[in-house]
Amino acid sequence: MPLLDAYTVADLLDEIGARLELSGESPFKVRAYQNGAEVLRALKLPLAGLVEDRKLKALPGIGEALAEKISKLHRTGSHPLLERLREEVPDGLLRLVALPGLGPKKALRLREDLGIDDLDALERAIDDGSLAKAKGFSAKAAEKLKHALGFVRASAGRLRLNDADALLSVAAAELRAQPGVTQVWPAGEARRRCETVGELCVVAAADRPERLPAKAGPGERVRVLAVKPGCFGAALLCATGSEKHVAELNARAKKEGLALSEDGLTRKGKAVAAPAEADIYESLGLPYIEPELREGRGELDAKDQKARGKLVADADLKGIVHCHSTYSDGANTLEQMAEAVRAMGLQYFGIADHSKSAGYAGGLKEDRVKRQREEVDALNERYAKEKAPFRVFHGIESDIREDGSLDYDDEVLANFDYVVASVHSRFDLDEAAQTARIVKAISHPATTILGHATGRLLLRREGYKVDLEQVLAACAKHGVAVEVNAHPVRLDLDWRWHARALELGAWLSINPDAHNTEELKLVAYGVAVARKGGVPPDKVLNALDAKAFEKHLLARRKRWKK
DNA sequence: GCCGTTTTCGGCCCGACTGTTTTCAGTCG
Repeated sequence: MPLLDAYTVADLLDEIGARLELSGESPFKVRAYQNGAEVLRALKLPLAGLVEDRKLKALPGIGEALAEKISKLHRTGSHPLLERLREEVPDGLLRLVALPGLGPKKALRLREDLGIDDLDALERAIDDGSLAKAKGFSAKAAEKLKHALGFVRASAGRLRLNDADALLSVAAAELRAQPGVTQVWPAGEARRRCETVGELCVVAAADRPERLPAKAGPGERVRVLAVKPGCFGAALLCATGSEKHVAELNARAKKEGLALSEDGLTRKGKAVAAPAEADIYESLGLPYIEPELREGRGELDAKDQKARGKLVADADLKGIVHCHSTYSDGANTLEQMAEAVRAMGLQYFGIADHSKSAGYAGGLKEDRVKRQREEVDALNERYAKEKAPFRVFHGIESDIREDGSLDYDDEVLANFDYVVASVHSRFDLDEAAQTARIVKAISHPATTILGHATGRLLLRREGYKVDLEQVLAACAKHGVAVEVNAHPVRLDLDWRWHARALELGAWLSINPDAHNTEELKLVAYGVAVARKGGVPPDKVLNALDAKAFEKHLLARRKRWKK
């Protein structure tokens, strides 16, 4: 059994926590496991060393019992407690609590009163009316659950992009270890950087492709398309899709007397020399088209290519400006976060912890805001003395209150370098009210960035109802950047709206919303979807260098004070 | 399950909304 890394152990601790909760355990014990998982994810050192040196107990929130569990999970991949819970708490119950509006208490009640322990049984109980009559439920509750069920069913079998990446990289590594394999590349929706992925596929080139397995990766979930090296480009192109993109390429090929398939590009059955994807595009009189853009949305159109220009890339980002620290619900200190951003080679870091209304997340009351400002100033003083310039900006992720106001008085707001305004409550407002609320927050002169525009949680919760056209137009009008929240659970603003946002004249800001130093690297997912949305670097707020970014913030302040 | 000069028990980030058990438990962020 291989030694499990901190992240995998953290997932197992979360699983133990979730199953304990569903066996009626104390919520505090449950939280202890969740907390332990967070601690592991924020770990600076490799887990193996801590286990060997018996240093786990030195970590905050890890005591005797958790240290034992973590050690055993790390060494053996499992633990008797986990095994027992897997027997006692059915997987279906875990899926039930994932439904919005259905927590552990109600799920347990469903199991005890109605014998419901999976989604199918729940659906039957909704349809035959027994749920509506059950104690603690109602016709309205049943209707809501029916809707939630539909959402979950539609996402069945799909994975978020980061989870797909993890499985694909394991599968690719397995294949690269096979004899005679020359090239391996993930394909499909994951390569197109779609926010969720249905089918997992890798393309492998080998001298004897017939010898490669048809499936690979954990649980053999990844389909393997094995081809001869000469066909790699064509196979990769076809397996990457989208179907529409490939069909359009094929139509173009046909006009030139060519045919495109997984076996290659052919003329009258004879192969045309085109070993790489770029060669195939060239043979069809096209420039290379980035995988992210291959959605059949006009990317083959020369006009479209000209208008699009260069796509933003990881290296274009100069700073990271929406992160959390231990001041609110982050796992790392302000200084650790700043240092981690500096270590990424960036020029500036913006802290934007939760504002005071977000009690659940330890939102900052005014006195903590002041203290944080002092710490930011002290850090900047220190950084100013160093050779490589680095800046920390003091921001806040202000809740947008139900009436559209921000979460502090103007005089407090005026002391921040910038404000990310986000909705964290009352998701259920109707579209007109939600839109008006958000537009009002955008129009506040303190607002710099609109956080996660729809509040969606991929595969878990739909976004709130909002008229994005109006919201984006308001952002353009007031000079507020629209966040592309890079967290793989969000990827919000949806890439399908990026071009429209730019058209209306809004800027975008690619933010990881990191709650620990590890999550900083998730910013790459935001870059990926921004590329998919056709975003160029010169429309990305945090692609400005530190000076230009500061100038932008100062100009907004000046305008406010007038 | 963790933590602690208020330490071996009794707390544990908290405030708001929701629906309906009609006075508050459950859920959410």
